[in-house]
Amino acid sequence: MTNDAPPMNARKARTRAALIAGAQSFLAKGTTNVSIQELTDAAGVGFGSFYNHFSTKEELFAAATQATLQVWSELRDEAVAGLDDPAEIFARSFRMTGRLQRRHPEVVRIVLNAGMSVLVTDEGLRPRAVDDLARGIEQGRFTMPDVDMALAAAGAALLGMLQFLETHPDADDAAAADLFAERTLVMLGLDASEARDVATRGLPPMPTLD
Amino acid sequence: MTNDAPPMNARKARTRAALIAGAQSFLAKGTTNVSIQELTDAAGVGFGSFYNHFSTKEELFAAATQATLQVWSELRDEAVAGLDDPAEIFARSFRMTGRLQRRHPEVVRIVLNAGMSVLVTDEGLRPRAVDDLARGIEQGRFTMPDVDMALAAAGAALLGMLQFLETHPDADDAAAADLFAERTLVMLGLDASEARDVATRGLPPMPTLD
DNA sequence: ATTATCTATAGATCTATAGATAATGC
DNA sequence: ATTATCTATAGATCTATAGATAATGC
Repeated sequence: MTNDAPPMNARKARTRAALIAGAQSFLAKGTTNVSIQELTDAAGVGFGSFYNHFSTKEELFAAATQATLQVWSELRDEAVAGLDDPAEIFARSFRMTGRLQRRHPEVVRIVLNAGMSVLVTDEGLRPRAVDDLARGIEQGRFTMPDVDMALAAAGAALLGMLQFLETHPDADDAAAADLFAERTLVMLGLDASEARDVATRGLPPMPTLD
Repeated sequence: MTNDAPPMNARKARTRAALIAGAQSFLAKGTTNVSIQELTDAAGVGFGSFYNHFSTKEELFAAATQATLQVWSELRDEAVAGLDDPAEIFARSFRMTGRLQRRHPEVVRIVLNAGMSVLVTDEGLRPRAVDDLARGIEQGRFTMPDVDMALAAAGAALLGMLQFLETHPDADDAAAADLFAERTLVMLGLDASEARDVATRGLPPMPTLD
């Protein structure tokens, strides 16, 4: 898949993972103006090791964002496995993402800090969302005039939900996520009762991260 | 208004404005990891002048973002002057912002790069949106259960529209903006025909920036 | 006379690499 | 034997300030 390079031994992979994890903690805080020294310190590795893996910090940050989106995509795939209706697939992944906020706020913060760019850059989530929205439009379930508008609207709504949850730590996450999902379906073109139905169906147990 | 400090003479104000304009061009590109030297070069002022106005570049960038949101808020105020219906006020400022994208993409890029944080940080737009949404909810025109959820949903939808326009330079900006506005009204609780009506009313001529 | 600007620079910080040490693979 | 790690450091870059020059205010 993402495997062009020769296989990496365990030690090297560990160092790389540590660098990425360290970088993610900075991304979650939104402070990317840090030195390579700070990055290697956060990772608990020697300064020089950095250059065995990356040649600039931008490269590391890109890899760290990518890794985050990768994890998120895999969670989504697991959550929607077996479903067929595009509206339900959309609703379920949306609702699961909302529930993720309380369990893994760091992941969500990285997504929030990446902002709208996740809709463009993403190797992981974007194609899935595009595929799902395109099918929904084709079937007449969503009435947005084209996929890209639907993607922008739906992606933005997702970030809005995450922003709300992030800034309202005491809110009922499930209720808020479900309401956002419902309203987003309405925005995409479902009628109100249909949207409510789709956004309140039973959910499988939340898949675990790490 | 934002006037605590003693009045600034014309020359000093000009230097400050140049620094802010320079910083805005970096914000629009999303590259904030630049030296103070680069910032003063972009502003066309001597390096040392920086410290007459700001003590860190973060401070300058904050002022530059703030200034952008300020301009945007003033445009909005001008655009909605005289309106009363919260739904119409919302729709008009939303639609005007979409049209702004083609005329002043730099402004919009700064907003996009600031991302969801404009919903929290903002001294300019946030209170206006909150006020408008609160009145709409009170009057039963919007059915979101609380203002903060409405703010997150509406603010995110706005960013989604801007992201769409930014990435689709050939799309019809007015049509896209109006459709996003309409669907956002539906998300907030208006029924479909009502939303369409509100989002297709005549607009005043676009106010000019600078 | 006062206040802001500019240029120049000392000292701090940061990057990229060299070379020595430790871990892995055969 | 090979490959990755670490520590140390030269050179580059960046920040903060001092002091000299220019603009503004009275």
